[in-house]
Amino acid sequence: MSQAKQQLTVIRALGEADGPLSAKELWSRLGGAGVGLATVYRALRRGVEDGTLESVEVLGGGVRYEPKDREHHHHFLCSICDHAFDLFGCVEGLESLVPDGFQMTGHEVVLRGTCDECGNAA
Amino acid sequence: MSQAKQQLTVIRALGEADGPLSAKELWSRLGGAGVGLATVYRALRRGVEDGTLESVEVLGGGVRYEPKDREHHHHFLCSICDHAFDLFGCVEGLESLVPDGFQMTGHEVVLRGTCDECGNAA
DNA sequence: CAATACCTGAGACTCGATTATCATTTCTCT
DNA sequence: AGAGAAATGATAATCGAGTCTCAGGTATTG
Repeated sequence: MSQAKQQLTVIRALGEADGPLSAKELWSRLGGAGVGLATVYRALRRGVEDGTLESVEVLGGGVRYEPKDREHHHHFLCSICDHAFDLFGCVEGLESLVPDGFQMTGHEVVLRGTCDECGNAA
Repeated sequence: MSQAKQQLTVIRALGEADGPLSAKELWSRLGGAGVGLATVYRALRRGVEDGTLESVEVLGGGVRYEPKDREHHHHFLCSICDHAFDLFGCVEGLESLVPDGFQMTGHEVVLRGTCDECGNAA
């Protein structure tokens, strides 16, 4: 019973999202009113501390959070709605970019452009 | 003659760097004293405005700047010294990651790890 | 129901990054 | 050299993200 009501609400909303969300995005999805911003931050912090959540930085949009159990993936950042979407799959040839003497431990790929919705609305 | 002395100093230092620099990094490279932080920010802002500089975000390190005339490239972020290095070359298969209906206009790739110097110092 | 421990929301507060202000200094032009 | 415009450095002001505080609210146990 270490999880409380509002905290679960926050975690659940994050799990249902189609991409990582920032604290503010998450907060507004929860209605703004009803759940305090402080609680959102608290839930996120605890989630990261206990390993269920992970904070990711998607270029151009600050820190966002997503459940840590997702498989390796990358993100697509819509330049119009500024929302980050999860992508599936990865790319080849990263090793060849690493300079001599450098050790690569991880990588990030971010695609930019317009999402389905924004592209059609234009 | 629209460029002034200190502004050129800033732009030049950026051009000689082996990767994008943040305002603070740039400032400390210039000796801290001698050039005011405000001047660094001013030079960067003007550079971006007139198109000679470009601001880029490399995960985990806030905004950095680099000359806009560089060819397409990506970055390597050392997790120890937190410095960003330019990489050469690119990767294949990005298009296959784009979901139906999405339009990709650009992409970013950031590799993480330890640079030559930090790796050896360990 | 009472005691206790944890949760909450609202707003004050902190901290770092960037910008604005202002008195000087440096150019530019004549 | 002299006037006016632009540039500069130090520092104050601003802004946003995230944290802390505190006065309730809730759940749990006995």
